[in-house]
Amino acid sequence: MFSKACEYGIRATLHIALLSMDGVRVSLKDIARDIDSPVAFTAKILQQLARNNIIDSVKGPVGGFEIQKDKIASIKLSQIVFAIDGDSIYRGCGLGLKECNALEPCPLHEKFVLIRNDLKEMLETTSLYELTKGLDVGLTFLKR
Amino acid sequence: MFSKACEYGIRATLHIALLSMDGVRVSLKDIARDIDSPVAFTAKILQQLARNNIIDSVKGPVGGFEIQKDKIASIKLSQIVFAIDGDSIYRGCGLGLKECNALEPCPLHEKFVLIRNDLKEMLETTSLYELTKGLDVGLTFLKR
DNA sequence: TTTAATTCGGATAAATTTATCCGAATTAAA
DNA sequence: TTTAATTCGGATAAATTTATCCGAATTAAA
Repeated sequence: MFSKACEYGIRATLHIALLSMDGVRVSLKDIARDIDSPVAFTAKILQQLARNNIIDSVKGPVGGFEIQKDKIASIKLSQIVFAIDGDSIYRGCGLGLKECNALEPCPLHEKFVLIRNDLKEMLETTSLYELTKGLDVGLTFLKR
Repeated sequence: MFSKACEYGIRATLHIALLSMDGVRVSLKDIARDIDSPVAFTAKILQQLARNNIIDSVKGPVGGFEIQKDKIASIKLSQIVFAIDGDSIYRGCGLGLKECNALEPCPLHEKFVLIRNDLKEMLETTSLYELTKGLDVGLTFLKR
């Protein structure tokens, strides 16, 4: 569904959001440990998210990553997915045709758009804050 | 969503099904041309589908691939996807956790299973025959 | 029996994704 | 001013997926 990079990106962002709610900044090393992801690869992904203004990075000792508190409720999963995987989830044809639309569809087109629209809707309406709540009370996990 | 191999697999199978309805057998070369897929790679995929008894292969001149007429209505997309991509679509965690279930879920688990169950349902209820109808009347396409 | 058209199957190669390495730049604290 | 902890960014490497190559096996027709 999502690329590995995107999976790590979502998990990392949720972890940063959770700590940012308490005003705590977290380092790359700690993030990778806490979400069980490869350190250097995670670094690339965080850079990408920082460039897209989804998270903030701070250099130097005591540096790390954080998210502005007032943005946590407004950042949606779709922004992370788009920053890392691009619009492939929205655009591409389910059967891999170069072009595929309602006028000249692949055989699966109609059934496919229904499901993809649900996915799109879910990503666009789910905020970091919403997903953070379960983590906060120990009901959900970013590592297993 | 699906791997490239699976996309080619579905397209090839639908093309074979369409011709098999008229009792016509089709060669690898023709399939690759008609669905615009790489010949040798498509060969591997068709072998896999033949081993899984989804399609029949016939060697020698006048050989090729076909599907028993009476199976076309009962073969579901899910069988093709499972033969090629395995159960990854059904099992894996949306955020890539090694394990993820209702008891110890990732933050996205509940929202994810909803969408994935829709996808599963769609794949399990959509038959080759159903998708063949649009192709037959030129309403849908396997190549663009 | 011979020929030629096809699928089969194993060995590779190319492309993409995932992951690592390491020096440079930054910056807080001693 | 120096030190050390951190992110940044470019160059690679490893793993996986996608794709190609080619001889062997099969088999219908001449």
